[in-house]
Amino acid sequence: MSETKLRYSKQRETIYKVLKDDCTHPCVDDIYAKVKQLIPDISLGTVYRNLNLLADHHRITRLDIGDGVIHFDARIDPHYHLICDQCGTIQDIVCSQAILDELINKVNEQSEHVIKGAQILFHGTCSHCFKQKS
Amino acid sequence: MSETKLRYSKQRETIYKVLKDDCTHPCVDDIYAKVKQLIPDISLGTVYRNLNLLADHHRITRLDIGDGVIHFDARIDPHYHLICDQCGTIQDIVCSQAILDELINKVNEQSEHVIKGAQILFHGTCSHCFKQKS
DNA sequence: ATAATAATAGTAACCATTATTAATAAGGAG
DNA sequence: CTCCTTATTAATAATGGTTACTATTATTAT
Repeated sequence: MSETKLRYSKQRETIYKVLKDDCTHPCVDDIYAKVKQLIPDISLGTVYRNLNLLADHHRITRLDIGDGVIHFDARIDPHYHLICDQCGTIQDIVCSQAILDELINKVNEQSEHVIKGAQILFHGTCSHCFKQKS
Repeated sequence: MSETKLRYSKQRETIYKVLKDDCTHPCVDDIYAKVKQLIPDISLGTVYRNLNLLADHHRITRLDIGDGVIHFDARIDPHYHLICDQCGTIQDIVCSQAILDELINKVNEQSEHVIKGAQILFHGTCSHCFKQKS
């Protein structure tokens, strides 16, 4: 949305740093709690505004898994996610573009629509939980 | 959730009928507006409660496309959706299970996790809009 | 420094959804 | 059919995540 250049702010860079060091795909409240330890009087609205600004400027990505809150991810390279049915965590899924292109090509053959991309949310068991079961 | 048998109600069956005759994947407000023409004094809470009851009893399905509202669909057979980047409508995508299985198998080969299924939201141009462009 | 303006903290507003409550309707049992 | 229990309802208050507003402060170029 906002395409104006961002001016530096300690709050925004702290928010970005906290997110970059967190691989759990935290939601706003998680990030707010962590940033508050570094900047005790930061406002919740500042966290919301800056996460949205960072996402609009493609420095981070939004992740909606349908649980009623938006999650954020400092990884901006194309990747997908798995929600573990055992522990509920969100795990990164690396997946070659070729596999995705094949899916899209095949689905395009079966419909009149012109599909260009897909948003995929995998569900299953994460490696950590799977190892514990066996 | 609620696994008790549902008692008949005119409101619930009207809500179901309205949804079944609507292929636009309406949200609660859309459904509320249509049902209100048939039952003028129906309450918004009744629409919410019954859509959730119908979904819990697998007579309809919920659809979250990340636009801040929940959409509903009377189709309960496995299928996917496309959001048109031109007109914004949600279109049904029929797709053989084999294609999906192939995707999941290939992604499983590339990760330590055990993927069992996937929730896919396609984006592209719907057939109607694509024909108009050419 | 100064001026221009973006960013902030604090808080109120917003909006989709859920919960509460008192009244009503459904559907058995006697 | 009538009573009784319980689901359902309409109306509305409450909730929770998110965004908007406002006075003040911080950043950046001059």
